[in-house]
Amino acid sequence: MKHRQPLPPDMFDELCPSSLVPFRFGDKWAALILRCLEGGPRRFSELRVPLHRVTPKVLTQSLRRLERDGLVSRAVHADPRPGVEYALTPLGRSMLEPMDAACAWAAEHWDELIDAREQYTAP
Amino acid sequence: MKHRQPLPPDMFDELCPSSLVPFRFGDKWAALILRCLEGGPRRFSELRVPLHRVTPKVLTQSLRRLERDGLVSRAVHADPRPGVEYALTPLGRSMLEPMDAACAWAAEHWDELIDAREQYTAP
DNA sequence: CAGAATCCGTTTAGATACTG
DNA sequence: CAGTATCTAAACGGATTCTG
Repeated sequence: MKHRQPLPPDMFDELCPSSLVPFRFGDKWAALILRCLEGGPRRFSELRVPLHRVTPKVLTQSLRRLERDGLVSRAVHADPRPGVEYALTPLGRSMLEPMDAACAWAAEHWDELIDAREQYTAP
Repeated sequence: MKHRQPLPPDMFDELCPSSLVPFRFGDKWAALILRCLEGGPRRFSELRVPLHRVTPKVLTQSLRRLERDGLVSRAVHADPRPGVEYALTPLGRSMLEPMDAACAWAAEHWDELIDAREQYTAP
């Protein structure tokens, strides 16, 4: 009872937007950044505290990518005090849900993944 | 009404397994491969049909990574006909759910993401 | 404050050709 | 059938230093 269902001739026609999945969910710091912005707009220097393990250059790169894809907005302020504020756009906020699902899965199966890696020996 | 909640001092302590998210969900072909295996075990040559846009080398690389992390099993057969069969492990199958959520999000917001990109102009 | 400049190393992808 | 070999290229991340 194998090979029950036939496969489509081209998986890309079937699930084309799935190319966005590795692209957006593959960003190494995106999940962390989005979560930092969940509670409201933050300045660059504010983000650097919880993300102090990310160098400013890399943090900027990630923010730029998120901005480019419309997930995060960037606003330069001068009024209260000069600074730049990043915030989630509605689109960015909508991504929190599938991202949470992914994080929950990762947290739940963390041990299994680590174990599998340790037991694995290259062919 | 900004900056409502204070941010943690280190986001990595809060959400450490989230580093697995970009790692596993960032694999460019993983989503497609997992879906091809959803209906049962498949041979390498069977996978090459729906994934004909992926070169055999890259397909092998992706399969190896999935195998290493315990998401896919690899079995060499000789009985009915010689061949190698790939199948989802229970762990791999458990990843379909968050992956589906991610794919659904990507499909739903595909247009917005594309639009945002086109409108974006580098700083 | 919010980054940019520079340099570097690793990881992945892709094309092409070939093999036990 | 199920890959491997080789080469190329790009993307990404990281460390360090510097600046409007």
